[in-house]
Amino acid sequence: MPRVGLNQQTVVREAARLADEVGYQQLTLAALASRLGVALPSLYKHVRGADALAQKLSALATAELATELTTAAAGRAGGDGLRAMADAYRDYARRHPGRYPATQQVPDPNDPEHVEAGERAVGAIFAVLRGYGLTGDDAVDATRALRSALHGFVALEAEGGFGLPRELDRSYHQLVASMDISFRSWPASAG
Amino acid sequence: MPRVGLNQQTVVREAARLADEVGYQQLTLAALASRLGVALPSLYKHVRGADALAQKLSALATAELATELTTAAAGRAGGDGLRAMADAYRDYARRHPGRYPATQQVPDPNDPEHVEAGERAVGAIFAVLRGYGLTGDDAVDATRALRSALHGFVALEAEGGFGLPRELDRSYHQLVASMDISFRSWPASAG
DNA sequence: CGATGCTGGCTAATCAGGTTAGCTTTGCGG
DNA sequence: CCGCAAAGCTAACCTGATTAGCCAGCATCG
Repeated sequence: MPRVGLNQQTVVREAARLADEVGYQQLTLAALASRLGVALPSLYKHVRGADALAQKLSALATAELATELTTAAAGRAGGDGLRAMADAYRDYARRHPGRYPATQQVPDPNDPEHVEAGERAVGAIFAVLRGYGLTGDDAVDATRALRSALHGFVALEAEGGFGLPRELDRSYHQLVASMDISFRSWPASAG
Repeated sequence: MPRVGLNQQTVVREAARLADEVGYQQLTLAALASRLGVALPSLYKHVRGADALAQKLSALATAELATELTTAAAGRAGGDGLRAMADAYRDYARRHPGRYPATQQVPDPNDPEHVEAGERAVGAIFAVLRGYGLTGDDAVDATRALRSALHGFVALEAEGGFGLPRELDRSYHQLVASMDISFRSWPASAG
């Protein structure tokens, strides 16, 4: 019996592919093992278990998303940057329906790459908002608002929570446009 | 052995309580059965299985949320109505951390009460937006935007996705205030 | 070239949770 | 008081996760 020759990266990458095909909830060690051509317990030579796999998958997906957000925003200012980033965000979620939910897991403090990926993602958003002149508490609030809006839309869309699938593009663009207006006049209330 | 005397309502209600205590993901037929003082298979006399229980729980939670949203918005117009509804939304999610995720499940077309609850919840949002003069496509887009923002924030907050828990109230109020501004000037872009 | 040892992969066994089948018995309606 | 619908039970099985302990491929070193 020749060895399959797995390592942690192989396993996590295949998990990402499998998750995109069958869904994040249906990603199972059993399915992953059979996909890789090994018995289930063999996976434990490469990942500590199901929780650890989910964490590594989260690190992978978060890093990918961070890179795409950064790339999209690069060289674009203000509303252009915001729209480009928002489109990249939704695009990623739709191209990778199994990986996207993993990006919402809080980074594991014990995994430097995971932490770094999370910081890079938030940093990309922060950078766009700096283009609106937002800093300090305002930038924190605005970042949270933007993350909420983008994640909320994408999550509801993925669940089919919006009734008819038609016109979702228009609704999304309106949402992003309304965030653009908000950021121009932030803070929104005298607080 | 006297009978415990369960029925579907008892079971679903206890499931809701249990979910709030241990978390939606940790809600398990095994835990529910032991909590109710019966053997696990006995639950099948009242619910078809785990999926059906989740669906009934979703109907219950959605109905509760719809009622609270409607009550909060009653008698308040414009920004007042929006703020009251947004506060009620986040309040519900925080008071019922196990039920809230259930509200995101798409209503089961075969369960009229579930469908009605979903319509009532969306209707409450729609009504508030009518106070801004939004109708037709604009109201659809704005409803989606508001749902996205509220759900996104609440979901990220529940996950601990926002780093430090401090100042979340301020960030939420800013988010709602920015939505208020957006709705006043909807549509946000010339499209 | 052959011994050695690391380690990837395996089988077996256990545990938790869900589901089905089929039996028992409560307790209400007549 | 009797009959029977249904509430609850036990037993059995399935999937998935996990742990323990064995075996063999293969790279390295003498």
